[in-house]
Amino acid sequence: MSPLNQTPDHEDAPDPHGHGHPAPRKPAISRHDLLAAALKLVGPHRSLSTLSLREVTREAGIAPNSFYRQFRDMDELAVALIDLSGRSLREIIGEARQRATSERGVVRSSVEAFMEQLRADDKLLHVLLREGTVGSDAFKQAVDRELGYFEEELRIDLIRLAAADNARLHEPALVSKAITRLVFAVGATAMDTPPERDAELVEQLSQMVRMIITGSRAIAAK
Amino acid sequence: MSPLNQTPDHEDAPDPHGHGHPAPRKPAISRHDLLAAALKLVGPHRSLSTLSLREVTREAGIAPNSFYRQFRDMDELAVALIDLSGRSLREIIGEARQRATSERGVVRSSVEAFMEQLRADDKLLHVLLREGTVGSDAFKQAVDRELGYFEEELRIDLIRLAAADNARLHEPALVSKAITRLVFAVGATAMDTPPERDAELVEQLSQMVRMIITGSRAIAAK
DNA sequence: TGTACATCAGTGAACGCGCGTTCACTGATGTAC
DNA sequence: TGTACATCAGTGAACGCGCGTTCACTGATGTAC
Repeated sequence: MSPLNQTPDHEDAPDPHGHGHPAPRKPAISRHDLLAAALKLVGPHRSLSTLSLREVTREAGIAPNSFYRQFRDMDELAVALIDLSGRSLREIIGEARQRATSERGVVRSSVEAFMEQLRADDKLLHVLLREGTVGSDAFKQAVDRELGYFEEELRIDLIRLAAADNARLHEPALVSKAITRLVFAVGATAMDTPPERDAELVEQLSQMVRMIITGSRAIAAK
Repeated sequence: MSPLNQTPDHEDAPDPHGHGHPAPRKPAISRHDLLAAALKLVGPHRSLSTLSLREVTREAGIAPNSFYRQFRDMDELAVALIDLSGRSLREIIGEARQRATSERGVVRSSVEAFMEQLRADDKLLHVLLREGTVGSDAFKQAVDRELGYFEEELRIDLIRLAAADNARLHEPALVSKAITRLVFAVGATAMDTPPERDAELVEQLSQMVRMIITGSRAIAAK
């Protein structure tokens, strides 16, 4: 279910350790346990940057100093979490795009998938939405990198979409950036609004995105 | 120059204190001194929410406990700063809008004024851009309130502008919201980029805003 | 004008707390033979 | 199979620090008469 449960690292690989040294033991606590603990603590009122190392280890049930066996510091953990979050989101939105074909449908189902992920239990998207403006440089760079990937995928899809409609797009890269930033900004505020208003927000966001695309096509056409 | 120097509070008013009690002394340190100290400490790597009460008083040159004579806690100071920041920004953008008349001109000069304010020494805009996604509920509500004012003023101007061009606008409130959120989101990331790229960013932002307006008019027209 | 008094802005010292980080350690695991 | 040994994941205790907040205070300012 959650990307955290996929254990993508090859922890279980035999790893013969060909050079004479004894193989290291399999660790009892893993990076994933710590990432999961941090995610558990993140919420509408707690950002990654306000979590203390001790809080995370407490949540994970280990001694504070054991943290250092997995990460150099909280910054490193945060960056790992941001990467994870970005990868997960791109996958989900990518799937949503595959499902729809018309422009209207693509926008709507992508926005819907985004909001769904926003409300998901794993809180992965929260990380991406909150840490972009605060935290260390490493934080912000990590978030920006993920946004960049996102923009790039969106840009390609926008071109594909326009071609299917026999339309042209003015400055696809700019359109993609505008949409990405807008959706993330509105999404960030949506975290704090009650889920009852999600439908309304999806509608608003879809219209906003459509305005941008329509505007870009209108400019390209004239 | 800076709104901080305007001393809008009537500190110098005689205040006869008609009821028999002695008049309170004029305080040696004022709320403004503390606000100014906090602003001084805010920067690309420090948000209001990471400032400690002791840091601010240290910067202001007073004892830590003297803080409580002016504010209940750092939250109260932050909210005061956010209000100040919002008022200041709206004033500046309002002036920029007055100066231009055509759609193209209005968008450009507003965006330029925004970027100028972003680089201003007083750092007031930094506060508004950073604290929207983090900090206490009081923080976020204060920022949201300022964004709301901003949207409202923009909405009215958009309608005025469309009328001048004999055009109609689809959902002006939505257009205004999209533009506001987008500009603030891009502005937030711009704080961390070197000022050399400001011209490029102004160009990008202007184009994005124009896409939204064009899109909205195109949808209204069909 | 001078004197006694009340107010209260600002202070210095102290508190208990949670923090990040360090240190020397323990003991389970796996290797070598 | 059994034994001696090396590794190293995880620990408990301790450190110094900056924090927010409290307390009783001081002394300048302004009032009352």
